[in-house]
Amino acid sequence: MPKTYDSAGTENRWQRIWEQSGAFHPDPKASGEPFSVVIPPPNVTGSLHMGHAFNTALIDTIVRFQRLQGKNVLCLPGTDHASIAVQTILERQLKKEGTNLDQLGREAFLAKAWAWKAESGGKIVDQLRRLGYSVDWRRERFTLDKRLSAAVSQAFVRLHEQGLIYRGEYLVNWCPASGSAVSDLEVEMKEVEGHLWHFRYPLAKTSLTDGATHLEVATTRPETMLGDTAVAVNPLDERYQHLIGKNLILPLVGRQIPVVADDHVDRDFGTGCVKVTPAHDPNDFAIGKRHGLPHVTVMNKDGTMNKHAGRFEGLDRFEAREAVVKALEEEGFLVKVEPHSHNVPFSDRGKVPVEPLLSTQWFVRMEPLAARCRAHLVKGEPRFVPDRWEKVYRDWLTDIHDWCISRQLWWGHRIPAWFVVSETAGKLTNDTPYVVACSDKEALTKARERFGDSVEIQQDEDVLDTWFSSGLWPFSTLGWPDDSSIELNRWYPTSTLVTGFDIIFFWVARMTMMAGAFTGRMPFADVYIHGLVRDEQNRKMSKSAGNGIDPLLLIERYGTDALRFALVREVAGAGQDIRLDYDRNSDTSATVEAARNFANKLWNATRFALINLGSQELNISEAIDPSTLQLSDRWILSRLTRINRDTAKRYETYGLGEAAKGLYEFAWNDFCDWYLELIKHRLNPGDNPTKDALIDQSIARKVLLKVLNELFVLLHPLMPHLTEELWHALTNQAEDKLLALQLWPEIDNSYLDEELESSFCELFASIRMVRNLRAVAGLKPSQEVPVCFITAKKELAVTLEKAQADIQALTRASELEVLDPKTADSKASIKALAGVSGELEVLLPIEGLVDLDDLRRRLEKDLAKADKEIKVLSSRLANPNFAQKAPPDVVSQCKVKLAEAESQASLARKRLSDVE
RNA sequence: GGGCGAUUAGCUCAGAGGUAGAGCACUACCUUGACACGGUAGGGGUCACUGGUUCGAUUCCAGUAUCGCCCA
Repeated sequence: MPKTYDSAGTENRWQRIWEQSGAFHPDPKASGEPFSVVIPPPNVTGSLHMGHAFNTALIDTIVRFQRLQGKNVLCLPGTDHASIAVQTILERQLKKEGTNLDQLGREAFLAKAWAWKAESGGKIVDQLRRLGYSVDWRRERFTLDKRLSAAVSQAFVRLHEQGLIYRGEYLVNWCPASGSAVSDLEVEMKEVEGHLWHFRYPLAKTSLTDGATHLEVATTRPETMLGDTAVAVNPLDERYQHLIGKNLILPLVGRQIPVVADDHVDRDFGTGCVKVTPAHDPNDFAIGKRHGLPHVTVMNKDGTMNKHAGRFEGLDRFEAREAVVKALEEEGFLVKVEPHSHNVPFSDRGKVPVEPLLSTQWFVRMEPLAARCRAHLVKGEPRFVPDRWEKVYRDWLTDIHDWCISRQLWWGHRIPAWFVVSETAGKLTNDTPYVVACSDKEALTKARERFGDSVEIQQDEDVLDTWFSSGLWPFSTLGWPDDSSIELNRWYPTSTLVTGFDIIFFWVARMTMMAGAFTGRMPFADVYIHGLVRDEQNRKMSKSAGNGIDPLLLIERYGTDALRFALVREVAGAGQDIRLDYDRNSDTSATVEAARNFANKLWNATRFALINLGSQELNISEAIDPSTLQLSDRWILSRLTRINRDTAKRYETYGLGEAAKGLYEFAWNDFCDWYLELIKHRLNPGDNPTKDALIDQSIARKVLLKVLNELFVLLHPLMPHLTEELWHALTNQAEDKLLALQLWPEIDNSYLDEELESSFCELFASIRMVRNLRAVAGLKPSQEVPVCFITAKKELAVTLEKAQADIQALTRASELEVLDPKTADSKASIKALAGVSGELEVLLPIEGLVDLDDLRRRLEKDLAKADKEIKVLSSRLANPNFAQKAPPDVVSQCKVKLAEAESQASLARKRLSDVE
C-alpha cells in the first residue's frame, strides 16, 4: 500500500464495479423491508453544483445505511425537462443561427430540442455518478419519457374530470422575456429604487362640487394609467366621502372613470386615492372584480403598448412610462415626483419585471387538493425533519392560490386538450368548446360524441408547467397509472424525501397534492429538509451571481468521499444552511482538506494493520474469547460498541452531521491516537517472544481487525469508496463481494463498560501528565526516564498497575512505580519534576535536568487553578439554598470535586515546598 | 408589515440548566517501524446586549441590536 491515499483511482474503480454489478438495482420481489427514495430530479440543462453534491451526500448516506440494515432499497434517479430553461437556451441558439421558432415550426423545434437533450442532457447524470451515488441507474427516469408523459396526460384528464382543472381568463404573471405565463412561485419580489408620481385627475363637469376640481393619485407605474377604469378611495376617508360615485376624466385618454369606495385602500399611503387598472395589477384586478369595472389592456404580450394606449402605441413599457410622464407634465397633470423604493415582481427565469396580464390560461383548483394534504398533516403525514418546516408547509397549504399550469412554450408536455374549432367557425376563441383526453384519437372520439361526426379539432398549443410533471415524480417513476406495477406496489409510498427548503412549495407540496389526488396517500413518510450551501461570504450560490463552486474541482483535488464527508459533517441538527470555506484563488477548502486528511488517516491505519497482522490467517467472523482480552482491548471494544449504537441511531434519525462527527472522533482519537499506540508494543513483541507474548499479539491482532472491519461498515455510508477499498484490502474479499451489501455489525452490549471507559480517561490524563512533564523538561523523545505515580485513589492505582506496560510504552518510561502516598514519603523528597493531575501526583526523578524556576512556575499555576476551583465550589456549597434546592447528585458531585481540588492544591503546595 | 432563523476562540461551527468544545489557523518540540494529508505538548472565549425565572443562566423566558431567509 502506498503511503497516501489516491482517491481518484479508487473512486473511479468502485463506481464502475458498483454500477456493473447491479448492486443497487434491487429486485422488487426480493425479501427485506422495502425502503425507497426518489431523488430530486436535477434540471436536464444543469451541471453539477454544490447543492446537488450536498443533497446527494445526504441521500446517499441514508440509503446506503438502510441497505446495510438489510432492507430492500431502491434509490431512483432521473432528470426533469425544465421547460422554460431549455426553451430559453434553444431560442437563444436559434437567434444566433438567424432563425426563430415561427420559421422553424413546432415539429422541427422539438426534434432540435430532443437532439440537444441527448447531447447535453447526460452530462449532469454522469456528474452525479462521480459522487458515488448508489442509485439504480437501470431505473433512471426523465419527465418527458413516454411512460411519464402518459402519466401526465392521465393526471390532467383525471383532475379535469374531477373539476379541478379549469380554463379561465385571469391576471397571470406574464414574463415578456420568455413570452409565457409563469406561476406565482416563479416570481421573485425585488426591492427597487423607483419613483412615486403624483397626478391630478380632474373631475368631470357633471361631477363638480364645491371646491373640489380634481383628485390626486399616486403611482409607481404611470404607463398603466392609460388602462385606468376607476379611482378608489377608502369608504371611511372623510376627505373623499362626497366624491364617491362621481366621475373623473382620465387625462391623456379622456375617458370618464368613476370614484369607487374600497376597504383595501390605505388612507395613509400617498394621497389616499388609488388609480385602478384592473388589467395590469393584481390588487386592482380584485377591486375591479368587486366593483364590476371594465378591463382595459394597454399592452401587448411582448411588453409594448397596444392600440388602447392611443398615441403611445408601439412604445416599450419602459419608454411609455417616460412618455406618459412627460405628456402629463406638459398638460399640467403632474403634481410631483418622489423617490420611492418598492417591491417589483421579477420573473425567476427571464430576470425581467413580470407584467400582470389578462389572459386565458389553464389553472388547477388547489383548495380541494390542499385540504386533503392538511387532513393528512394532522395525522403527521408526512413527517417533517426538522419539524419547524411543517409550519411553513401548512401555512402555504392554508392560504392557497390556484395554480396557473399553462406555459406558452413548446418544450414540455403538450396540454391534452383539444378545441372543437368547428363549433366556432374554425376559429379559436374563448368560447370554443374543448375536450380533454389522453390522445388525439380519444379526443376525436369524444368530440364526435358531443358535436357530431364532422368536427374539426385542434390541440392546445401550450405545454404544462414542468412542476406539474415533477409533482407526479414519486409515483409516475414507479409505473403509475398502472396500478399493477410491481415497483409501485413494492416501493410506493416512498420512505423519505430529502430536499432543500427552497422548494417546499414548488415541489414538496405539489407532490403531496398530486399524490393525495391520485394515490390517496402521501408520497413519502418523511421529508428531510436541509439548508443551502453558501459561499465563503455566506451568499447563496447561484448561477446568475456566478459564485458557484464547482464540486468537481474539489473532487479532483480532495476526492469525492472527502467532499461528501465534509458536507455532511457541517450539517447541524437544525437543518441550517452550511457555509463552505473556499479560496477562489487556489481552489482549496480547509474543510474539505480536513476530510481528505481524515481519509488518509484511515488509509494509514489500515496500512498499519496490514503491516502488523502478519501472515497469520485471520477470520473476521471468528469470535474473540473475552477472557483473553487486555484492558485496552476491552476499552476499545466498549468504545466501538458505543459508537456503533450511537451511529446507527443517528443515521436512522437524520442526525447525519452528528454521525460523521462521532465517527471522526472515534476513528482518529480513540482508535488511532490511543488504541493503535497502546497495542504497538504488543504487536511487536521483539526478537525472541515468549509464548504468552505471542498469544497476546494474536489477540491484539484479532481486536484490531474487528475494530477496523466494523469501522468500515459504520463509515461506509459517508465515505463509500474509501471504505469499500480498505475493506477489500483488509479482508481480502473477492471483488464481487461488496461492503456496500454487507450487514451492519451486531451491537453486543456486553462489551459496554462505562466504568472502564472513565478509568481510561484517568489513565490518559496520567499519560498526558507525564508527557507534559517530559516536554517541560525538554527531554528528547528517545530518552527514557523512570516515572513514579503517587495516588491515594485505590481504583486508579489498580488501573495504572494493570496498564503498566502500556504506560511505559506510551511515556517512554524506563521503569514505572505506582505508590501509595504513605509509602512514597521518601521518594517525594527527591528533587524531581512533579506534576499534579486530579488526585494523582506524577514524579519524574530526573534531578539536574530540571529548571527549578520553570518547575515552580508550573506548580504555582496548578495551585492557582486548584485554589480558584476550591473558591468557586466551596462558595457554592456554602450557599444554603444550593444545598437545599439543587438535586442531591449535583450536590454530592460538587463535594467530590471540591475534595479533588483540595487534594490537588495540597499536593501542589507540598511539591512547591520541596522545590524551595 | 407578518413569520422563521442566526449571533459562542482569529476562521468555520458544535454544545448543554451545574467551572465552555471540535476542526482549521497559531506557538514549541519531533522525520520515532502506519500516517508531516502526521505525532506530542501548549496558548486562545464577559458564549451579541438588557432585563426576568432559578440556589445556579452561555443554555430557559421577554425585550433590544445586527445579519440572513420566507411571505405580503
